[in-house]
Amino acid sequence: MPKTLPLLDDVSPICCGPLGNSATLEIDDAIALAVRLKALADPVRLQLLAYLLAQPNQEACTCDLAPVVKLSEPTVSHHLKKLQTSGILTKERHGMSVHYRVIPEAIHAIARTLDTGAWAR
Amino acid sequence: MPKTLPLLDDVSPICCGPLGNSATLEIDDAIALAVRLKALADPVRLQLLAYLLAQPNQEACTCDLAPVVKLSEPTVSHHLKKLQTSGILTKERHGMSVHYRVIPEAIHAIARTLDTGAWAR
DNA sequence: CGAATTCTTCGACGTTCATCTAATTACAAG
DNA sequence: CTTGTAATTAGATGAACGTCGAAGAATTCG
Repeated sequence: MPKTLPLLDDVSPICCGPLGNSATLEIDDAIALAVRLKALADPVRLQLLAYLLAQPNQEACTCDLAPVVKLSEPTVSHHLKKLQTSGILTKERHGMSVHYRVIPEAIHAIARTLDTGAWAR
Repeated sequence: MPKTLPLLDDVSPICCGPLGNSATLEIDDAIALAVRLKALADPVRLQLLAYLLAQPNQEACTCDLAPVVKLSEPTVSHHLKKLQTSGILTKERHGMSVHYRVIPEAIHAIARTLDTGAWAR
């Protein structure tokens, strides 16, 4: 019976919690990091992030993003939601449209965790 | 019709290829990075890596790793294979047992790609 | 209010994935 | 060559994922 990944709300903020000093990674910390990596580990989501990062304010709305990845709006909405609930994007309504914006620190935090091997201590 | 992820052999080495200068991430580069992130985006594999990183030579054999994550040996073998074919681990036979070892540069390369936003340019 | 636009939710479908047990291969030592 | 140990492969099963079209909010404007 596979242990299912929790929603981000059930997990520590931004990245990877306190991280004990045991030789092996605690299962909960592993899950917390895996949830964030999983949010990034999709070609469509990476392309969406790439497009957003290339924008002046690193933001755009759904209707602009759908053509970029050549997928239906519901599908793009689904991906954006995943990125948002993983803490990688923010979501803001402006009139009729919704603006998603990159949180660079979130990506940096994940990168740093990997790079320093902090998740393994 | 979902575009399926290719095996690592079909994709650029270590990380993310030439990366053009377009504003949007090319689909192939996105896939290449996604394949590697996906290999990391699993709690069990993160735990396995954590254990390996904590070992003197950052290596261990399958039979030692199975108890660490409390899963069957075939399952662990499956995860190790995924990490190996993604270029994150090396595999070496020594008599009856097989030693897996971490390639730290592989992890660093992924982290750096994320951190610098290089995959988005 | 009613119509138009943007976005999300819902329900369905096929694919991918993690896991197990059982069978198979690879190697070492009697 | 046979036995024993380590590791993988094969096949099956259930969960999670990506995708779509259709239907349902939310907001603006006439």
